Amino acid sequence: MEESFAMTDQVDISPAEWLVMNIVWDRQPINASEVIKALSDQAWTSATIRTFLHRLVKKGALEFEQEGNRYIYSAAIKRRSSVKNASKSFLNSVFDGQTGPLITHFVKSEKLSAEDIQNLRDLLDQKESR
Amino acid sequence: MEESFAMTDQVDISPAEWLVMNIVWDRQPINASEVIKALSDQAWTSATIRTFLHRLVKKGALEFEQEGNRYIYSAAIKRRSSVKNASKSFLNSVFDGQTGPLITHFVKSEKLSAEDIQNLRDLLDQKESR
DNA sequence: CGTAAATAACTACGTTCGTAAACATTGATA
DNA sequence: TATCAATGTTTACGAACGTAGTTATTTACG
Repeated sequence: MEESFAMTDQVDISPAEWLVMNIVWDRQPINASEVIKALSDQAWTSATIRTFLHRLVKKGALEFEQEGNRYIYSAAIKRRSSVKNASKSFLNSVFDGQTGPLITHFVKSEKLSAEDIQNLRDLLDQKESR
Repeated sequence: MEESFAMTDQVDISPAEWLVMNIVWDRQPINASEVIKALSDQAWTSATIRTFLHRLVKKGALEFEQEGNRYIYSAAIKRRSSVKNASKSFLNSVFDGQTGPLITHFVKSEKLSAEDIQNLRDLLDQKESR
């Protein structure tokens, strides 16, 4: 019989593609020109962004519905699992798998709002109490 | 007159190369066969690892001294700044620059020792008190 | 000293990435 | 309906990557 292997969607998303995916996850369903507008701060031509959309569909990260002459895109993979995958890879290569140092690094070097800090404290409490 | 631009060393290190760099930063000075041994858990042939060493020298991430017929490698760039660079890129692409969510993700999804947790609490305290 | 073993240098090769231009198709507008 | 503008499709192209084989050089050992 067949073994069903979904495991993780395991679509590799490149750094540039991440920016596109994040737009789509945030505002799906969304068409190409909206994505392009949302990414206007990046120094990309519209052609470049269309290439990314195309590749992401091909990779299975995005899907679309056709409406007239344009595509309406949505994510075909879960943000959660994609973030998890990318994070794991990053953790393993840059921090040699050590979460402690990683978190320390970000806490030290990046700005955190008072709210962020409180959230973190709460999280740590929960973490500990189980 | 000349403007001196050190800024960041800004050497791009690939995921695979990170594993090599971490070995070197941890035990420099170190020669190729030691690096190879240290990476024996990776499914790489020695030739592959030598290629990485070679490329890293070319990129300016490593330097070496010759000793007989072999090279003794050391890092030519600072671990701190390299980690900072890679982390910034990761933060920007995957977490859209938001440190809070990033930290939350890692705290939630990865194992932390009681010690890690205490360290973090202390860090947060310091962070807050300024 | 000759030969094997180690080591470094050079070459290779398919894939992914960033970056886009060119081309084709379709819908809108005059 | 003819043409322009928008949108998607195809093609391009060099650099980087993962992965490693081949060749040249050097040292060590018998």
